[in-house]
Amino acid sequence: MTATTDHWIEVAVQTPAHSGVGDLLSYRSPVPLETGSLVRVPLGRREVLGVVWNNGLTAPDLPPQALKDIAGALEGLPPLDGRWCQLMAFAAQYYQRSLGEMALSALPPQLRDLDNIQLARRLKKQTAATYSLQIQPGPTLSTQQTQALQQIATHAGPFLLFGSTGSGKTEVYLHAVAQVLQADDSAQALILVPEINLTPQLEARVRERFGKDAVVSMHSGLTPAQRLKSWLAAHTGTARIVLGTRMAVLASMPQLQLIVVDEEHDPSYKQQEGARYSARDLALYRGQQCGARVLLGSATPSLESWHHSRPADADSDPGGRYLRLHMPARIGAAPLPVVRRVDMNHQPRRTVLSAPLVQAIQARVAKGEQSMLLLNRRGYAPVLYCADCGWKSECRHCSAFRVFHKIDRTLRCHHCGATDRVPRACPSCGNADIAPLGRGTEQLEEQLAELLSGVRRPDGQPVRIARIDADTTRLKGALESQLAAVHSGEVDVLVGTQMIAKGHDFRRITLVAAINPDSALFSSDFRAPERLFALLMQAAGRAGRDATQGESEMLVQTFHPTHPLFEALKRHDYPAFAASELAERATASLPPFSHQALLRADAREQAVAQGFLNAARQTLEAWLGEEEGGAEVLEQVSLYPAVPMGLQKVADVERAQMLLESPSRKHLHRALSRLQDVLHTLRADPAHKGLIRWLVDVDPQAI
DNA sequence: AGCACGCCGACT
DNA sequence: GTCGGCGTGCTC
Repeated sequence: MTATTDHWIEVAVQTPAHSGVGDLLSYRSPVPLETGSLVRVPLGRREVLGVVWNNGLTAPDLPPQALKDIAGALEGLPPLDGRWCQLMAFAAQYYQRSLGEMALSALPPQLRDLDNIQLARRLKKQTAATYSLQIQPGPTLSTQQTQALQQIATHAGPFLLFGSTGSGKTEVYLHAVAQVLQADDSAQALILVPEINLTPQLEARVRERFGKDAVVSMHSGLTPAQRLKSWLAAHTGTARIVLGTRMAVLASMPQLQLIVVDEEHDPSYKQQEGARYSARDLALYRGQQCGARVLLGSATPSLESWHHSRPADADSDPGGRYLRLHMPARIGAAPLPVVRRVDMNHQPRRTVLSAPLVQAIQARVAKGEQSMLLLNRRGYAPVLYCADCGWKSECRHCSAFRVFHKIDRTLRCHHCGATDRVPRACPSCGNADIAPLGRGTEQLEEQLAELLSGVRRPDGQPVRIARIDADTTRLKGALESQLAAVHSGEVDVLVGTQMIAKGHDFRRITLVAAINPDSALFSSDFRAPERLFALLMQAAGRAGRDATQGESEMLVQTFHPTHPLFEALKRHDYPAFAASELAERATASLPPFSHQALLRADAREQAVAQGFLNAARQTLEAWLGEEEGGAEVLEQVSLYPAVPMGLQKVADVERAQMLLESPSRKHLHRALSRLQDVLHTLRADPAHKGLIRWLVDVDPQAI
């Protein structure tokens, strides 16, 4: 053994949190390697990519013969910097995942299977490429935009840019980026968007403003080769701007000085599998950690961000940590549409499209204007029902109904995908008269066609109706082509799920209608009203961006026309809505006045899943009760009993969850990290045989 | 999570 | 006689 020339290194590799394998594995290397270097190491029978985490100043507590040699280092690649490693360490700890899992998920997958020769070729191409920044002047700014930018230039932030649709938030982002990039010719900026395919307009605008070579995009729609290319450009600093979805917040950007989070309230910033991180929250951490400014923007901010940006008041509230920048005025756009509530109590029973709505649509069609109808249910009807015996179209594998799709006469489960032909008669009693219950976008489209069959466009043609939802956009490029049809005016009435409310500017739409928004008012999910308000405000903002006559209108069909949410919507008054929601959250000690985490368990049987969770809770209580400082944690953290999940069974897997809640993030995290040990101990107990997996969701979006 | 090894049913 | 089902166990 030539111990004098060998070096111990510790390496983060992709090991799942509950695999029992430690976070960092020790290896031997013939050369010293810096933290942040990438290496290939043998793991079991395979060879995996890993990140060197520290160059083993202390010898590992394993017998030397147990250590393997690294397979090789990725040469020519500058090591990931300390700040990036710190970000990964924070995220792994915060979201309760292994370091290796966090770090490896942040790296482009193709890096795993490149040899040094291929990598050298890529790097050479990288440095040869010209990423020239050429900033084009933007339009003249309004007073409120100029003021916002002055604040951004003179304060440290973070900032919440609260501006209604059409107030020019994007222009503020672009100017803020330009300021930062001009002041320092190596500075980098990161722009996060909820979903890139919904914001092609923004991407085009960024490339046009800064030169297409200075900008790279990062999202899951890229090919592996494109992703690697973007990542290398960001990592080596040649890309000055990274535009991407939530994954981009994990990119290596050594000169990062500004992070923009557009539509910061959007739920898609929260990853829903693997390491369940919030890109918005990590952006805030990252900004603070590397001294980058963070600019959150929204017309309907998350209640968390709204609360954290509250101004100081006379009652000795020092205010929130963020600086709120308000841009109330719409620039060069018509006023927001008039909101009209249609009281469905005064409509005939089972009405889908109320008389006022039909009249409003007819009037638009006659004038050659467009209408957009929102219904958050795809398919024809959410359930098929036998009035004789009470049979419903339940899914065999999930605790959900299968949805009736009339187009191909199928019953489809939207959770596990199980699909069958619609039975001719009730499978239970043979009754031939089985009927759809409730309505989805397919049915809406059908009924609309009937109701508007006599209506003509100004050119004498019959009405054209289009439906856009997950079913009509399954094929690649389908969404784009359907949107193009709307933009070109081929479509008179657009029917769709919430996907049509996001991101697109439909300049000729002057009528927006919410068909059946009431379920969110009384949902068990305390965030449902917040999401509904954001969706409706966003939809309202889609209408008549170019309308000059000020005729645009939003109709809300509801059985609760005096509900405060709709009152606030009518006034386009987000602050009032937020104030009343926050007051309720404060009373109920819900976020942002408390912090939550969920522990979920999956098993073949519900009792096993719940048994495991309850055992975890009891063991955690027992352990904390005995250790120093544990009593305080128990006092601060509420541990709730295990309950079945809202969707109890999916694809024959029973799911249960347990809520942990605390006003103190510190104590919640202490409980969570102790819980990790509890889970590993319990897993081995034969009492919990049949457990498939568990997962921890910190700051869950829904409970 | 991979990827092995390991012990029991229908196929060239 | 083999190919292959997924149950259990290990990875510095």
